Amino acid sequence: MYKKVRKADLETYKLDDSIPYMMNRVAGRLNRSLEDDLQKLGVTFQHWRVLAVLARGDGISIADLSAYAVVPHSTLSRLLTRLEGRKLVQRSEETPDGRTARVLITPRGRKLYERILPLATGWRDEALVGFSAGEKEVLLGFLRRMLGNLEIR
Amino acid sequence: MYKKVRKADLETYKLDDSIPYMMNRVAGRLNRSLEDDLQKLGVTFQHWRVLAVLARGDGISIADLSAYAVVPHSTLSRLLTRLEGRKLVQRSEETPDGRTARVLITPRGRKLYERILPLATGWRDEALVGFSAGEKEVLLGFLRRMLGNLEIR
DNA sequence: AAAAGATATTTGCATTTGCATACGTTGTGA
DNA sequence: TCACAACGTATGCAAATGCAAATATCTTTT
Repeated sequence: MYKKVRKADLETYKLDDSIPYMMNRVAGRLNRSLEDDLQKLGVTFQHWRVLAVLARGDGISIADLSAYAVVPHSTLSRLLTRLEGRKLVQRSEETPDGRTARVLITPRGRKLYERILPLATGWRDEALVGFSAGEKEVLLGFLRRMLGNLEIR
Repeated sequence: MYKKVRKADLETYKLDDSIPYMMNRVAGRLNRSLEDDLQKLGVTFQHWRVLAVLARGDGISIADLSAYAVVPHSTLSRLLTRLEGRKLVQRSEETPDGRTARVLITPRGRKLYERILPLATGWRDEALVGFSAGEKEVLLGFLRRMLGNLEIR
C-alpha cells in the first residue's frame, strides 16, 4: 500500500510554494552564475565543489568527499583523476587502509580555490542583499536542521 | 581589477556556514532521495521536474520551461523529445509564433505527476520535521527574496 | 586460517549533457 | 520590401554521467 494523493494536495500544491522547488531554483541560479565565471578560468562547477570541500579539510576519503560534494562515487573517481591530471588534487600515497583513499589538495589547487572564493562569495552576497545578519543566521539554522532531518538514521 | 581575497575571508570561511553550500547539500540530498523512488517508476528526476512545472501551467515555451525547470535549452529540447516518445508531454501544433513552441502535458503525464507528487511531498515533509508553519513560511519568504535578488535586472 | 561477507574505489558501457552552431521564423531599419 | 539583426528551438559532437559489475582490501565467521 502506498500513500494516496489527497485531493487537497493536488488542488493546493503550487510550485512556487514548494520549499524544495524554490531551493532548487535558487541553488540552480546561484550555481549557474558562478559557473559562468568559472568557465573563464577553465574550471567546472564540480571542480569548485571538490576544491572547496578539500580546502576545508584535506585527507578525507572518496566516500566522504562524495557525500560532502554531493557527487556519486563513480563520477567523483573520474573527476578526481582529471583534477589530478591538472595537479589540483592528489591521491595520497599513505592511506590508513589499503582500500580507502586520502585525497589531498595541492598548493596549486588551493591557489585556484582562493582565486575562486571571492567569486563565490560575491554571488552569495548578491543573493542575500537585504538580509540582516540575524536573518542569515536563521536561514543557516533552518538549512542545518533540514540536513539533520535527512541524515541517515 | 578584480576583488582580492581578504585574509579574514580565507580564515573564517567554513563550508558548513556557507548558505549556498548548505542549500546545495540539502537540495542534493532531497533530490537524490526522490530519485531513488523515481527509479522504480522508470522516471528521472529531470522528467519529474518538467512534469511538475507543466502540471502547474501548460502551454509555456521551451525557454520558459528551461528557466522554471532549471535545465539548459539544448538539454531540455532532447529531454522533451524523450518525454514525447513516452506520451507524457506534447509539443502543441498551434503555436503563437513560428519559432516558439507550446509544451503541453498529456493526461498520461498528469497521471504520472499525481503518482509522484506524494513521494515528493513525503521527502519535503521529512526534511521539515520539527518546523512550525510559521517557520516554513519564513523559509519560503527567504527563498523568494533570494530568487528575486538573483533575477536578471 | 581459509572462506564468506563487508567495505572502498574503479571501470565498462550505454545514455545524457551542454557548448557551439545551424536552422527556421519574426522583427526592424534603410 | 529587402537585407539584416534578433529570437526560439534543434542538432553535431566531444565529454561527462551514473548504474552495474569488477577489483582490491580488510573483517568476520566457522
